[in-house]
Parts: sequence; structure tokens; C-alpha cells
Amino acid sequence: MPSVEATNEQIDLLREARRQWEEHWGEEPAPAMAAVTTLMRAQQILMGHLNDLLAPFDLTFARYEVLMLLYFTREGALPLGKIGQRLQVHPTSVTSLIDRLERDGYVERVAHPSDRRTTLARLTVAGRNTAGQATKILNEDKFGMGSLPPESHEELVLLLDRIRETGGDAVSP
Amino acid sequence: MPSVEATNEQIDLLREARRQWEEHWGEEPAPAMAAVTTLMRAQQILMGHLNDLLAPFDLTFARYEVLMLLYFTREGALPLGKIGQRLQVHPTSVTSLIDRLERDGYVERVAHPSDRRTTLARLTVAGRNTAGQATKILNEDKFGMGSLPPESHEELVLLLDRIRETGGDAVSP
DNA sequence: GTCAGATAGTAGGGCATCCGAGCTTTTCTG
DNA sequence: CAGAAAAGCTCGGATGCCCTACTATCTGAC
Repeated sequence: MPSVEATNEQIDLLREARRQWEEHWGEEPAPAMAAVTTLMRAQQILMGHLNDLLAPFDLTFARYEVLMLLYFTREGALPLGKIGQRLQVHPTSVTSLIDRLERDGYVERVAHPSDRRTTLARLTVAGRNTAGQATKILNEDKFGMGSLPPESHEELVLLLDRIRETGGDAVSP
Repeated sequence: MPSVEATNEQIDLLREARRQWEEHWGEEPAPAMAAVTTLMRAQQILMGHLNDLLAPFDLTFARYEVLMLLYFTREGALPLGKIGQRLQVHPTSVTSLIDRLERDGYVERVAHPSDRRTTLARLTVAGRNTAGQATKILNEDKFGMGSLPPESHEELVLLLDRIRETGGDAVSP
């Protein structure tokens, strides 16, 4: 899922949008609108970059997150529902993600020992190896955040955590 | 496209991931990883919230952006390709977005006066009215950014612009 | 103990996004 | 000016995300 090629237009369209906003609706709502559009665009760029880095492993960032969640779990196995809760994605999305991870041999579905409703996703050896290698690549690339110093990363987290709170995410201080 | 219901777990899973990261790979890559995961989650929450606000208009945020781009354009019409460049989405995505906007009567495809390869998307009266109403709702809601003061919006933009630059976005100072 | 309600996972449908391929039309080159 | 190259749009396929059912299973109330 590579990102769209850079068009490098001379004017910055997000700044232009903000100018229009102030012109039509005044100064008050413009900062929020600018922040949102900038956030969306930054996310799009980052996601594209990360997916480019992960493509050699036949992974996307969504599937990488599942792998890492299992990687950090004792036994390397978790019920599908638990995965959805942890990553905050819909149960049907988890089914789909696990389908593809299983297809590529990174996880396998295992029956729950006591609850026959539950299916466990268990990391395979290949999955664990790939997770480690992919993480090495991402860490070396600083997750595409190399243009910002570590202090800025902290700033960013503090600001974005406020947004996360409004979505019901538990953000303990 | 409503967001996932809040599960309100006691521990913050993103902070937990960061702790694991520091434990396994040291302090160095952790801030970048934390910033990226937090950004992804904040975007997901914001997008879900905005889509909830726009659902009564039969709009998604992606389609709303198209509408506003045309809204700010003289004549209210633009070639599909131009829309893709401005919003930084793939040409095939533009086709899909315009398909749905046209289905709902918000835009219509018009032949380009001189270039027969080109198709223009032109805002209809209904599209213009809906764009205005939707904007009123979003502005009143501060685009879901009410938890942050305007100064923080500016901070956020400055930080995220650095990320945008790495993606080839023109960010003039 | 039995049956209603909650839980776990999946199938099917819709939207957004990308890519590659293909068609038409325009522009450029020799 | 004719053919090659580029540009503009769309189609089909893939991934990810959501929602609404639906089935199977478990739990709890009576």
C-alpha cells in the first residue's frame, strides 16, 4: 500500500484551505479545521511509508500490530476478540486480519482449551521471526518520524492523548 | 462509519506497548513508536467522530473534503485529476468518490469544454447547500478537537507539518 | 435442569484506498 | 504529418475498516 507519489505543488493546499476557512467562517473554527486536516494528511503519509517498509515482509501496519501484540503476549496466543479490544478494531476486522496472517503462515488458529466458542490466534515460529525482523527495520527508520527530534515525539503524544481521551481511550497520567 | 465503542480498559494499551518497546529494544526507538501509534489511534478516533457527524448528510469525511474543494473553487467545478492532486488521493479513489457524490446528487460530471479526455466534477445546488450545512455542524463541533485549546491546535500543526514534509507535501513556512 | 440472554467468531455488504491494466485523447517528436 | 509518448479517466482486484445478521456456545436465573 505505497503512498501517493509526491506532487510537490508550490502552494501548500492545507494552508490554502485554512485561509479560505478564515475568509468564510472567521478565525474561530480555523485552527481546529487546520489541525484535523493536517493530522489526517500526516497519518496518510506515515501509514503509506510504514506499509512500504513492511511490504517486503508481506505485512501491512495493521497486520504488523497484530503480530506485535502476540509477540508481547505470554504463549504468543490470544483470543481473536481480545485482539480486537486491544487494538481497538472491530471483531470482523480481526477475522480478516487473522485470515491473511494465517494465509502467510505467521499465525495459526487454535482451539481454546476450555471455551469452544473462542478461537486463539497463535504466533508461529515464522511469525515471530518476521515480527522481529520487521521491527528492526521500523526501529532503524524511527517509524518514519526521523524528521522530528525525540522531544517532539513526546510533545506529540501529549497533544494526541487529549484527542484519544475524547474517544474513550484510557489515557492514564 | 461510527467509531468503535469505547472499551475503557483500565490500562492504556499504547503506554503499555511503549513500556514493552523500551524493555525489548531500549529507550531510543520508543518515542517514535509511541508517537506513531498514538497518531494512528487519534486519527482513527477523529475520523470516526467526523463520520458520525457527517452521516446525516450522507457524507463521509473523504466526500466532504471533495465537496469543500469544489465549494472554494471558482465555478464550483474541477477536473477529476485535479481533485486527486489537491487532496492527495489516487485517481481511482477520485472516480469512486465522485461516483458516490454524483449518486447522491451533490456533484455532476460535465465534459471539459476543450479537452475531451477530461471530466469535470461540478457542484450542484444541493451539493453547495449540503456543504454549507455540514460545515456549520463541523465548525460548531470544532471538528472534534474541543478537548484541545486553539494554541494546541497550532502546536499540533507545526509538529505534523514536519511529518508532511517528509511525504513530499509542500509546507511553505 | 432448562431456557433466555450474553459472548465469540464469521459471512455478506458498503466505503475508502491503493495498484496495475486498458481505453481515449492530446501532445510531443522526428 | 505520422507515430510515439504522455495524460485523463475507469475497471477489476486487493486490503482495511465498519455494520448488520447469523450460528455456536456458555452463563445465569428460575
